[in-house]
Amino acid sequence: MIVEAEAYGGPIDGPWPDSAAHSFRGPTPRSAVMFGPPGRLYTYRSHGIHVCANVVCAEDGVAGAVLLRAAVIEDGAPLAAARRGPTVAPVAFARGPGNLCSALGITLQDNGIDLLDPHGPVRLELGVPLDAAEGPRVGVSTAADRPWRYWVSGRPEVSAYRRSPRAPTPGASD
DNA sequence: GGTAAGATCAGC
DNA sequence: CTGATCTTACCT
Repeated sequence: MIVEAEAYGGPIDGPWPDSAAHSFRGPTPRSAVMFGPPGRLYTYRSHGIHVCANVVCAEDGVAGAVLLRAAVIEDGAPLAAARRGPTVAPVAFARGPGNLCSALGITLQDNGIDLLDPHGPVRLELGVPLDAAEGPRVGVSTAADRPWRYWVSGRPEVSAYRRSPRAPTPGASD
């Protein structure tokens, strides 16, 4: 169950100009999936170490995606534990975008797959609407104050907020 | 062809 | 606060 996510937009001339998005400067080999049809998985390598996963949300041809930042592991906890290591508490199995992919076994190989395909290796199901809080996104050095991070209040699985050390003074305009 | 920064995380 | 670790995108 996803309990934390962040929205990312696209190029300057699109509906959601977003300098913090990989798609900001137009399609590239890495960000191509963000410009494709919705319901697909966009994965990328972060800081040379981790894998992060997004759900493409905008119509085909328009860049827009949601980064999955934290989740509750409702089933398969032993497998998640094996993937995360013996020192990690269950509440932290999928806390943070890199950890989430680690716990779920999502890799760069999964980039571009259809999350709505019932036979696919990674699938997404719509759940009940949850009451979400909103605030600035984590780790981005531009558009740092845009409140495009959403999380379920009070959930211990939600990751801690960390502003990028490279981000300008809080309150500065985009 | 070189290089700096990065949608992160864990350990000190 | 810092190091790990490597890909991407931008610069020349």
